[in-house]
Amino acid sequence: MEASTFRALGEPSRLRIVEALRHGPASVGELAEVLEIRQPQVSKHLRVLGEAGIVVVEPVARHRIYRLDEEPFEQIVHWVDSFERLWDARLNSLERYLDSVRRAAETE
Amino acid sequence: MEASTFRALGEPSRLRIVEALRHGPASVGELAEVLEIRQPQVSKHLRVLGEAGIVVVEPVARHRIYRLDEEPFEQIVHWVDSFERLWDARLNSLERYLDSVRRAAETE
DNA sequence: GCAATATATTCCTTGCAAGGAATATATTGC
DNA sequence: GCAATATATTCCTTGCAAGGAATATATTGC
Repeated sequence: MEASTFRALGEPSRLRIVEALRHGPASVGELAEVLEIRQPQVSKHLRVLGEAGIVVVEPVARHRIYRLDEEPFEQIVHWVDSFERLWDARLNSLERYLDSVRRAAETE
Repeated sequence: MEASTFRALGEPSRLRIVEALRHGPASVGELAEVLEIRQPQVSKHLRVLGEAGIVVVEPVARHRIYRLDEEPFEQIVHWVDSFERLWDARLNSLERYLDSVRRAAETE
């Protein structure tokens, strides 16, 4: 899992942009208006999101329509799933906890 | 969804710490040794992760055992799921795309 | 209480990331 | 080609976040 994906989502304005794009593609101007963020900042945030692979652009006349790419979202789900599978595999958390206590005791 | 959760995961060393904790709880020293990060940095990163609710601590003798809290991971899954549900609800992406083109055309 | 061990915190420096303002670039209709 | 519109980029400033080094704090066994 790339930290850059999370980093891109870890900025409040960018997270708002992503959540706005949840409902469908939008142009830079639309996002700026809806979210009340100045146009240059929207463009800059979209650049970061694009570099992280979260959005893709398609030019339409003078507009540039941005939309979410599903791939990073699938990656995130897989990543979290791999955690939960492990958690489920070890039947209870007490077992794992005792492991770590055991290891800690070894250095006493 | 809190941007701070993603921000905490958006730093490479912290993401490595989280992935190390995937296999079970560990002490600060263990993490520092396994990941080859100096102890003070590990403590600082764990602080950030703790403030984001991603890890919890339990003191055991002189050690402090950190482990992942499942809640933020569940939040992330729910968040992404809410996206994919919307995507599925609108049968094809062409439909959404045309919406945005239509809106763009209105300002011409 | 003291030494040893494990961890957290503080202080410092440095680089990066975000916003603002201005401006450059691209596209369209004419 | 030019004006109008939409968007991207540049330059600047500022604050924050990360690492390093040193030190403080907590806990244990004795």
